[in-house]
Amino acid sequence: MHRVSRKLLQDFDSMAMTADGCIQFTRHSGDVLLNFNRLRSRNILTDVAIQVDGQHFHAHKAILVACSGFFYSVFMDPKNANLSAIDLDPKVDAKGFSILLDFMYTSCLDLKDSLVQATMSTAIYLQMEHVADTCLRFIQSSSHQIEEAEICSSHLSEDILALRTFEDNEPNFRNILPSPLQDCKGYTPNVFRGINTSGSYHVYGDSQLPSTKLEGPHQLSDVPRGERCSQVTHSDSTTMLSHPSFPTNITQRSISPMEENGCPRLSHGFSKGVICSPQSPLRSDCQPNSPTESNSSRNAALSLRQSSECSNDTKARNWKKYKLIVMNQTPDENDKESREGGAEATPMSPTLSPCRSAAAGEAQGEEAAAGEHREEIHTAQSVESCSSSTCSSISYRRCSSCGCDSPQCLDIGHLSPDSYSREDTTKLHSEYSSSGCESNIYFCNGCDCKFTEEDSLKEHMAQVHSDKPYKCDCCQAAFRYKGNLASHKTVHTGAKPYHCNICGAQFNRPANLKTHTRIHSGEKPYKCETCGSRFVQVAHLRAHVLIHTGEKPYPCEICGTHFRHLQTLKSHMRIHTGEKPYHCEKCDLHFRHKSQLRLHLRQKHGAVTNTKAQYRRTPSNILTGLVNSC
DNA sequence: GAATGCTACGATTTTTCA
DNA sequence: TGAAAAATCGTAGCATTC
Repeated sequence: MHRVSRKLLQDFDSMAMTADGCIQFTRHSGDVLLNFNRLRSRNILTDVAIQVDGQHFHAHKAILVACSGFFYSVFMDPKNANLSAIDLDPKVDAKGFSILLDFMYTSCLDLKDSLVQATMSTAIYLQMEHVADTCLRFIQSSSHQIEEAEICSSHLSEDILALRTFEDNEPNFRNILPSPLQDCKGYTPNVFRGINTSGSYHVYGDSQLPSTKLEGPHQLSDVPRGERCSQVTHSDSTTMLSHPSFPTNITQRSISPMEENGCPRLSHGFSKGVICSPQSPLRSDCQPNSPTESNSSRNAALSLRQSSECSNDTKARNWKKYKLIVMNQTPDENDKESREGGAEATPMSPTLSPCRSAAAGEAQGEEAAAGEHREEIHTAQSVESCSSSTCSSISYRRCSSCGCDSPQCLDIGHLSPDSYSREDTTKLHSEYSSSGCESNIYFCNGCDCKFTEEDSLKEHMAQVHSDKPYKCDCCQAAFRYKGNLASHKTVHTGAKPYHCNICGAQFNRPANLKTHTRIHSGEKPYKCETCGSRFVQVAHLRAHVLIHTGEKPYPCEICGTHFRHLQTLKSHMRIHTGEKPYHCEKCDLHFRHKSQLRLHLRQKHGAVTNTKAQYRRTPSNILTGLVNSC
């Protein structure tokens, strides 16, 4: 890699260099999807209306086609080129569809206990097999829902198992399945009959929701596994495949026109939980594979609900979105944030770190076991049921600090500092220690010191491991770094040694002067990628972006009105409080807003206002000031 | 230890709209 | 005309780099 290229990548950490030297923007795809979702939320460029059980949804065909085999089949049909509205089968659950539509645009599947059944059924209906598979695992992991999900899951799991078994027995199974592009003309599933090419597209008739009991020979689960395999025959003529996710028989050629030397160019990236289906986008060359779950979501069944309960801190959420949109945060930052507020924010997640530590000290060799397994298992609260040799050994879970074998000790006592502050860690461990840990010793998590008294540990922590050891003599403000204390002291002195050469403004630090000089130079380094507006400070851009995202994160607790800016909310609150802080001394009138008072002074009293801000903002005023000063 | 960059926040002003 | 929305500017804490 050339030095320039390396420097470029260092400067723009959203890029990566591929083997052929191509610069890859690693977060481009995510940003595009996010922007699509924003467009959907504002109903911009949406080209299809979907009616589900009386509810209407707007979406982009491209997204639907990319995510759903059902929509792929619909919209790739040349006869439906002008289709702008579609009615789904009335049996389709609107809430389930809404969840899946959100998933298409966000990659986040918001599974809820009460809706997981409907979501899974709808996912199968829409031929989103990967989602259906995830729903199934969600149901299976939710013990309290096992019974009610039993019927459907048995059908689906059997089908999946059967197909997986078939895959094992038939190595060319994937090759048998044709590309959806191979013959779109010949495929017109009768589930789509009732097409109104003028606009409305009804899907009804013999479509069968998979959650319902299917009857007849078409149901895969009703056929012995050996016979099921025989239903998919590799021939050079046609293949018949029937499955609950496909309400009707589908006829198609088995030889793909995309074949090269007899082997279709099929993606093998998706091999888990697939209900192979003709016309499925999974088999498309021009269409991405169904988005398999990321590593972080492998415990989706456990974490999805948590992810839906991400941080309620609106401002933090806005900032995350902003960074995603504008700042292109790094994957590491994403991971960090997902740990902080996302699905992996569970306190159990960081146990991976102490587990590693323990294994290194007392179970050499075991650490080399599959890290992927640990990521799946040890980040969840299912360590007890783990069957891996890595963690079935008690030594793996032995606490390296105190020798306690209790998993609770590891869980609460020696968590990674990433998840708990040192104080929290010490407190938690000390609590456990005092409640039965084998060694009744209070450990300092910041060093190797041990104490027999909790108070001694606290005193030690305050003296040695204080996060902010530097305190201001005047105001007792504490700082972590000595330099910051020095900077702070210059602010209580009020010294502003840095002067603007143009307007004479004074500042207490060079950085603030530098920011100020942008006013004069016209430099606005922060650009809104949506509208092109530029700003002097990134904070200004941050506030501006809210216009495009449509977010109004500041709600009035009294009337419920939401505002985009905190200052607007504060100003609004004066309506409820009756506060009118701006007073005209000449006529004893009070005004709620300063702009009202200024307008009043100008109109009634002929006042000429030339505030400091106006002076700064107007170039002519600046020039006038310079001339006057000279 | 100084310099620097990033960031959050407050305050102010102007513009827009009902 | 009042309220809301948006833009503008300054201040200072925090963390890192030089």
